[in-house]
Amino acid sequence: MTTLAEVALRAGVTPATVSNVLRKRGKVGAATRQRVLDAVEFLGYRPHLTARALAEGSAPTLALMVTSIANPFYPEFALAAERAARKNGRFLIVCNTNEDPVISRAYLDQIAGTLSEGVLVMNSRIGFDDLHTTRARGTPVVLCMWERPDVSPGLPCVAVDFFAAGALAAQHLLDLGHTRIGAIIGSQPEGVQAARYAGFCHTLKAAGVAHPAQEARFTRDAVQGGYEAACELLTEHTDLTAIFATNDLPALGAMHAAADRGMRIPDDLSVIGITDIQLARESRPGLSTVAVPTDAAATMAVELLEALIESGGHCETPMRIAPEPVLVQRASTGRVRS
Amino acid sequence: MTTLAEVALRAGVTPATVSNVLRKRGKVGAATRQRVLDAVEFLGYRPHLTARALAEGSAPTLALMVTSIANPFYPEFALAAERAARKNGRFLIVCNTNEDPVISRAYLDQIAGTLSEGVLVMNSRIGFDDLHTTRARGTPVVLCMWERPDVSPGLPCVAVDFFAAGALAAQHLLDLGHTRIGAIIGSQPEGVQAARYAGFCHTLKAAGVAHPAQEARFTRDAVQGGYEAACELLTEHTDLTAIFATNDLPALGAMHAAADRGMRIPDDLSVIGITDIQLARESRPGLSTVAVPTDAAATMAVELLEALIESGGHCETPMRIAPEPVLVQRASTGRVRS
DNA sequence: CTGAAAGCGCTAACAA
DNA sequence: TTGTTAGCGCTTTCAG
Repeated sequence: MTTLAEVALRAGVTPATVSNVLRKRGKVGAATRQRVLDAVEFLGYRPHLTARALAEGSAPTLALMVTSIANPFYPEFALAAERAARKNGRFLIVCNTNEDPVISRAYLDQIAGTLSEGVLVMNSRIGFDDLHTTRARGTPVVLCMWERPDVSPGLPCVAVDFFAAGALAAQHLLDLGHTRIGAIIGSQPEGVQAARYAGFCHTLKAAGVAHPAQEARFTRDAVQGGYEAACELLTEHTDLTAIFATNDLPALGAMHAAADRGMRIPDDLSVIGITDIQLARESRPGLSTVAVPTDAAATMAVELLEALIESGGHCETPMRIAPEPVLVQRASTGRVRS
Repeated sequence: MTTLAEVALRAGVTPATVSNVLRKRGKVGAATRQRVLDAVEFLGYRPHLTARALAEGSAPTLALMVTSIANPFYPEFALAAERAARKNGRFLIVCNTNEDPVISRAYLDQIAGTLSEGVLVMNSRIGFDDLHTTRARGTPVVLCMWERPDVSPGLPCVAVDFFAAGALAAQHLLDLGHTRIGAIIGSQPEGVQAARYAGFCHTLKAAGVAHPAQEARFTRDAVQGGYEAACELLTEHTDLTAIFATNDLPALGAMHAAADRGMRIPDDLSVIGITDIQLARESRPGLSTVAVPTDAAATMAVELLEALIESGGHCETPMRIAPEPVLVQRASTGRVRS
């Protein structure tokens, strides 16, 4: 390993000078600079990021906490986040919490403020208390994809209007003439996806369309969860002409359930989800969905986190609002059959 | 931020002693230990990983280089790799190279040996030269999922017998009575997926089944690539009863192509892929495929990398062989229709 | 414009 | 059993 000192030696200067030319700080004579550069080149010197981090007091890394990177939604977010982080020379550490609060806490304890300068948290089971503790210790935390722009989580966050997303989905179904619409919610009633469902209900109600509680199912945010919920719904309420799911995964499950029952999509049943993950684009038929600005939100989250880092975390728990969700109509929704 | 020194002060000992009780190294009196622990507790002390890394000469992180974490195959691998790394207290930094050699090099230059102790590389466009350079500089590198157990890449690696995977897929199709089988290869003829195709060809040949070159297509390793290739194949060779794809993504694309042409799967066309990504399990019909031991390979790769790190990288470029691929029959393959 | 020196927080011999 | 003493490699005042 080549060190600064070795470069300095070879260039006939001191480490301080080498540091200066490398960081483009301070004034260095052209001749000296060239000698230094030559030495760097010759020795193949690469700065030791850990040493630099220690000296500077902060590491060039950000932590991204997700429940599991294998959840199809997160990789897209992670990719965008990493790209944004790289812009300012930062690296991304992924932390799979696996829904386990103990693991989450361990991550926060170990990483926050030492190995990483800041933490990005995806909607997850991580307790707000833990996050506040982390923050109190001086490490900025940003909640990514907060679902309710109208309510502050008490932590810096990037909010996406998921209420609007639910409303958009409902409106689309309404526009197609559906009035018997089942709902599959990928969380518990008061869970993280509640706002999406609220938006859906709100729109239905405003249109005077009934939506009895029995036509809704709360389940896991997964294909299988949606599958099971849809089976129940389609069995118990044979007059349903459409299914709204608060997320693409359960929506996909609903499509499978319909297919297994010999129903054609969208002729016999329309299905719509929320998010627009890659799978939605690549399923057959393509899943109509309300696209959420994943990339933009990731970029904004990183930028917000970086701003907090620069400013020492001192800011009025701001909320940045991501662009509005937009309807993406594919082949899984169609006009209701008379 | 609380430091070791502060803890020491409060416990009335020296930093060295605190370090000893925390690392469970050396002998420390029970009373002293307790006082230290109390102080740690009271002050909420957390070791500064960066400082530790610098002092120890190595960081508790591993880098995982992939072309894009959004490629559906990588997240599953990344998850397993992270789990394995965590076992020994290491963190995972994901590096999306985006197929760009410049980015890859930049990562290697910056991270290897400074921010991370070792590098995991997924099959990608990263030049072997760069990897050797990294290794020569003292940072262990492990190639994950090397496709040819019979040929050493000249770098430590975990190999998966993809030739066998291709052979297995072919045999399955043969067993079902297919003799007119199109092939879609998700890389160039000499590319990374060549071994899979070779295994396929080998088995067909051994069975005396003809497979003319016109019935193979080399394309991108993506759904769309497979879709386009399948369209060509099905148009030009209407007597094909099955399609083998070297990866699940193009296989899925082939299924879509068939569906778009009104062909039923598996009645009119059988389709099989390789890997068994989550999408394969969740597509309709479920994709028959040859499952590759992703988790095992990830774990082995991390273990190998850690072994190299411990040993200072001095070992005879060993190759660890992952478990054999296994056939997973789902609904996309069936007996050929007479 | 360049050098000298202190120190980031921790670990690791070696003493005591 | 505990303390002392050096650094790890880099940045950063502050002198010269």
